[in-house]
Amino acid sequence: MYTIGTAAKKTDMPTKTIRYYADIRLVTPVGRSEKGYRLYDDRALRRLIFVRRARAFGFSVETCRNLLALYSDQSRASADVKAIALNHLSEIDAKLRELQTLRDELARLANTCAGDERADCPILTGLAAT
Amino acid sequence: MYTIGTAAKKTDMPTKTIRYYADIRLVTPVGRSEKGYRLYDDRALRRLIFVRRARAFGFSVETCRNLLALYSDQSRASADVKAIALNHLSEIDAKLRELQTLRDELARLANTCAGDERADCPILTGLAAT
DNA sequence: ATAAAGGTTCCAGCAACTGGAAGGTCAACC
DNA sequence: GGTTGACCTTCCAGTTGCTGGAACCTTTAT
Repeated sequence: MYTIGTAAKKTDMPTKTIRYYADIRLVTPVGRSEKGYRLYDDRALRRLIFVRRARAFGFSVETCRNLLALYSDQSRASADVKAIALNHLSEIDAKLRELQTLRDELARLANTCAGDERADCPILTGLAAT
Repeated sequence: MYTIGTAAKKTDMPTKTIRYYADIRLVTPVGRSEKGYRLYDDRALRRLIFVRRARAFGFSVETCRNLLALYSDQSRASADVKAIALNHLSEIDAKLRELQTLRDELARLANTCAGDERADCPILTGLAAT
């Protein structure tokens, strides 16, 4: 059994985050010590790491909750997990396309600007244009 | 002089947003009517549209404030504007790379999963792996 | 006269934490 | 045994950029 600081070290997460996950009942400690300290075991740590990685993949906390449920459900169908993953993938793809378009437009705008001491600036006029 | 609703229509922004920008002193109305209604003129509308477009490019509200200052500063150097734009561009590029990496990893993970009724799921084990 | 549409302020909430204050606990050192 | 410092607790506020809603006033149209 580990207190929150040890759990933090072992999972490489801030204690604040672990406490937050306990608050929102995403990953709850397995119990409390006599004096009220949160206690985690290795299984709980695995769940924390699972969430950390899923979050790093950009899954929302609520989606993490679903993934976590599937993670500990031995009778799950892998299709359910895959559906979540593919759905998230398409969201990422959409965001990528959007960001790429933005990037290109901004690059084009920046390119047209001399970038000297003169006041004339196509970036500003470009932003002002309707 | 336009009240906020008219300004909203002309700039294609929600009144809430315009009011918010007034609150944070980003784009302030040129004055108030006798009864306290915010009043905007064409110059103010141009500033609102400027901000709307800069926000669409992903500039933060604080950066918009700087851009706006440069926008109305006739003695600005275009280099200053370009520096902000290029800086933002490199941030977008960084985010793009990050997102692309993420996307590829997630795609790889999803690809290895059969997606049938069996419980065996490489996505979950991939997320659990340290 | 009244109802609809538009304006005002202020307060709460979203996501996912993060920082800080006030206070209890525990281990070590002198 | 006292004290320091590290660690734990709870609770409250702040972050970003709005958005929704309540309670209330004004303007416009019927």
